[in-house]
Amino acid sequence: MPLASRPKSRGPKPTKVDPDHLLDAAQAVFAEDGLRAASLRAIARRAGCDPALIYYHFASKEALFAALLRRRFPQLLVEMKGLADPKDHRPTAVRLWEVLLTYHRHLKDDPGIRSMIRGEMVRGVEGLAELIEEQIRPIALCARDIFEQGIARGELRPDLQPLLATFFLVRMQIEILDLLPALLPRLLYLSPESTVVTGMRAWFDIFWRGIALDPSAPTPHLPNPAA
Amino acid sequence: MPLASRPKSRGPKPTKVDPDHLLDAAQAVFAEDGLRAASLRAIARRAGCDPALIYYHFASKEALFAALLRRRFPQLLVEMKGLADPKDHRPTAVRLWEVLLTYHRHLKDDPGIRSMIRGEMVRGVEGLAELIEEQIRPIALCARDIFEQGIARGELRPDLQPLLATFFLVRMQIEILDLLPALLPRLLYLSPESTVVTGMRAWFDIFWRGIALDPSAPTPHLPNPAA
DNA sequence: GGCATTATTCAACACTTGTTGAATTGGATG
DNA sequence: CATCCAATTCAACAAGTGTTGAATAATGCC
Repeated sequence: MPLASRPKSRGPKPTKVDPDHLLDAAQAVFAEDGLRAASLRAIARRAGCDPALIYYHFASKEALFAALLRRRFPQLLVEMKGLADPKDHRPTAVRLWEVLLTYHRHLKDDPGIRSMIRGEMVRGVEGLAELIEEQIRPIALCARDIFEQGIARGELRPDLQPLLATFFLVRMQIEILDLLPALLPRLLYLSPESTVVTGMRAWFDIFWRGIALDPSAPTPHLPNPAA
Repeated sequence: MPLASRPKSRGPKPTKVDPDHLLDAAQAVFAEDGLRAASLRAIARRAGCDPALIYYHFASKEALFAALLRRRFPQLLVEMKGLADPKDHRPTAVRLWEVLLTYHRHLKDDPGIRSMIRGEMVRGVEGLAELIEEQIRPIALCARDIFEQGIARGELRPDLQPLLATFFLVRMQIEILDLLPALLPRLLYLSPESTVVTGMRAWFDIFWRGIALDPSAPTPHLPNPAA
């Protein structure tokens, strides 16, 4: 049985291209071109199938995008819920650093989803912005909880606005993943990957000092992101 | 002489649509759709002329985009050079806040240019990324100079990396302009405009404390952005 | 073997895109 | 008035778009 050879028969090869494979291809193409400029034909080409097959699995281009979101974010939410557990009594600095590591782990291979989300939020495509917000809100609220607990525990400045602090922390993490590797290697002499790690540590160093109740206290040891 | 009526004559109405008017329209359309998805027909419709006219003034769609960049950034650079003057002996906090105000003043009405720049940098369109970098680099280096002077004057932490600090400061300002108004009004109860001002102050408060040599010293008075 | 089902492709539709060449018009100049 | 030029439009091109309906082949079930 030739299972992987795909003998270029014009007929069907049932159950060979599953929706997940299509989502992988879609993600890669969306990454390069953005939602609107990405073409279904390019996605199909990448998946090695006919464009029409996409319509067998998904109702439309936007439904494909929505499925992409729904595949990624629930995982992230589960981990964030774990981090926000009030029974977690590790230092707040460690917990917030874990937030960055979690974002890094889940999104580092997803430039597509990152820039698409931002793009669609900014230009407010009808329907999509709501879907995105619905996926992101619970995750953001977990991070906010960590800030609130940090204030209650006397580790963070009481005048902090937890929601804004959340925005600053995670938004910068995404900019570090997206933009820093495109900008810095030409100015400094760093590989794109070490750019990300350097940027993350420099960022957290400044941010933590900015929000800590006692900025002169030493920050605990923060592990590098896993490769 | 009917000068403004545009009698719908199919012929020409010479010297009525100047390139600057075209750039205005292009900017608005690029803002909504991004460089790749924006159509010349949409730009022409907005400018009230025929698509072909665009090719009379500009060589191509990308040349139009490039002209857009070249129209905006030189102004910004002039002001940034003024701010980076080493003879400026105001407190570093004031000077860095002025950087944010300058960005705000120049870019607040330009969502198009902001998101386009980011998008094209991230996905590295050939040629365009170079042009963008060429425009942005001198501006970024001005801001970096302010950080270096602040370190030399003993106002900033000596272990600061000026280039990274520049990235954090101005990149977040752009995210505050772009994303915060789309996100926060639904969570907090703020108008989009007050969202920006609130975000800027909260951001600078955290950032300054993070980079100052003496984080407990009070920050000087920082004026609101002009409306 | 026949049959329904499932996964797949083909071919086409109507539409939009960036771009170009020829035509047209208004004004200035002679 | 004729001529020239700059500004503008028209009409068309080839290519690409999302989407759909019909056709096709492999599989599992009776």
